[in-house]
Amino acid sequence: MAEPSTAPGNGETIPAPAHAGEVRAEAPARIQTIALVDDDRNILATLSISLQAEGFATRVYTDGEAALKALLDNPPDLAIFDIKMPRMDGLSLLQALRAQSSLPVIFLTSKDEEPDEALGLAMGADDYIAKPFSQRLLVARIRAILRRSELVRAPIDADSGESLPDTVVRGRLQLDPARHQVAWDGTPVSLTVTEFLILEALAMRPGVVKSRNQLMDAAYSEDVYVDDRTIDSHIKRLRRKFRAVDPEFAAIDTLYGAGYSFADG
Amino acid sequence: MAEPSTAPGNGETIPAPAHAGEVRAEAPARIQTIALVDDDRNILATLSISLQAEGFATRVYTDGEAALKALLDNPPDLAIFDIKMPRMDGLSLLQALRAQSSLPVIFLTSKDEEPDEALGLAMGADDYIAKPFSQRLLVARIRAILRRSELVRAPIDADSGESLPDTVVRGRLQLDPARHQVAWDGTPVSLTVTEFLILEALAMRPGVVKSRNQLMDAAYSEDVYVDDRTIDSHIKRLRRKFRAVDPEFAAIDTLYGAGYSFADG
DNA sequence: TTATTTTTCCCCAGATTTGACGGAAAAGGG
DNA sequence: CCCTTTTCCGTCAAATCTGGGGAAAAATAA
Repeated sequence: MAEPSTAPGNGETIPAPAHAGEVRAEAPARIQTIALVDDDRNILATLSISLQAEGFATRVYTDGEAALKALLDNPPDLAIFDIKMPRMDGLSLLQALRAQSSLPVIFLTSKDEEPDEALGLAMGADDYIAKPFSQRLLVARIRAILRRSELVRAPIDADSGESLPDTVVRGRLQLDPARHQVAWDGTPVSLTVTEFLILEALAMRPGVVKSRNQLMDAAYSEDVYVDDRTIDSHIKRLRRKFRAVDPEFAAIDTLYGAGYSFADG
Repeated sequence: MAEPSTAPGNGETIPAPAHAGEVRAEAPARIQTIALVDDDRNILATLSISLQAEGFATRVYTDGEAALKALLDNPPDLAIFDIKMPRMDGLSLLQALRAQSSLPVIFLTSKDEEPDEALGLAMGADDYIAKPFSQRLLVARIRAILRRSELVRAPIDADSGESLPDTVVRGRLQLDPARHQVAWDGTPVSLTVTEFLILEALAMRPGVVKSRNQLMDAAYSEDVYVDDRTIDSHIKRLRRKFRAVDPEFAAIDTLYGAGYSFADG
């Protein structure tokens, strides 16, 4: 198996390539570093390449103790441990790490290790992923966790900062993302999760046409695909529920051949 | 492309049946191509047929090296590799491919393979599927991945970035791609998707003559060919719709023998 | 487990859109 | 001015899309 340029020894930081493979806008792109700890060098190499392609810098360790030291000394933004490792396994490593650090950690587990999940999470891992897994899933989890920890780290700036608008109002629609609650002219309408997500995607950008694919993206995780008509079904039920409250309801427009949109106020 | 068309069973592009099963939203039907790499011709044949039935075009390779070359030369929309293959196995193939391309890849794995070794390494792929799998599952995964890569390519919208150049104004014409909305002197004109795309192509470059072929490219994602007269028909409908709003409308010029253009403002 | 929701899929009838045709009209060339 | 080429326009049948009604499948709750 081809090895990465340098033998995956311990701790070299491999910068991400300049043109990160995937597009990610967000903040003024600071390259984030991820530490990988696993005894299998092939896995390390593959993971490393994948993550670099996604725009992360990586640091790899095959030895738990060495890793621990480095993680404390010069913490990355996130660490990924294999649960099973020879000298010092992932759980012990996490335990030792947690004594001094709150670094975000993702566990890798083999399929046949159900109980470890609970255990790992209880011990303070931020997430765990069962092998084998897709690159897509891993990257999604990583980004989710990094986003979360950034929010914590950069807490509610000024006092005024907490200004997350509780409810979004779009004409006669009131929508409360935090509570998953919706009302029309003040009358509450009870929606299922999927319905809510689709409505939210539409209502957040009134007038903008959302294709069925875009709505799927809003309502489902990235690795799920459902039939286009399924979106239609949800729209159907949304309309029905709103019509039950207001027979004249017509705020969800169909754009033949394009998708749906929420009527501008 | 430098086709290694000599190698039997390598690289024939098999067109999908005319009436593809799936619906397209934004731009009219572009048939997507999937490359299949596997040493087992039976599997290739079966997969190929299944996928064609779902409206994909397929390209099959039994040889890893030939596949690599073709994938780089003339990339499909997505590739599916069997992990185990004689000359160049799926893992090496992926690694080699990843060095130069971010083409979406799905791995096929056998159930009885060393779970940790092989599967752990499959992580550089975008997704993997364990054999045996249902056709339904495979197609769902494929669509999920294609949807995602389409979404990446298309939208700049994002939740936060309000910085969308919303409407394009060309003289008395206002045109809003995101909303699929068009107005003349402020009066809305309702267009179909095809009409919209053609008008957009013209209006984006006022005064520039667009040949019918160019307009076709704008309206049909490059795979579909229709009669020249059909463009005329769309122009006709466009003019009619605008004239309904402004009898003097004359912003779409005919360039005899060349094509059409949108009048400079 | 069984009972309820929720979600997905399928199918059809009715609308809408589309590509193509044919003849009339307009433009260009000599 | 005549003839040829190209475009315009009305029309129509075919293709495509949408709105629902359900039923089957999954997910949740009890």
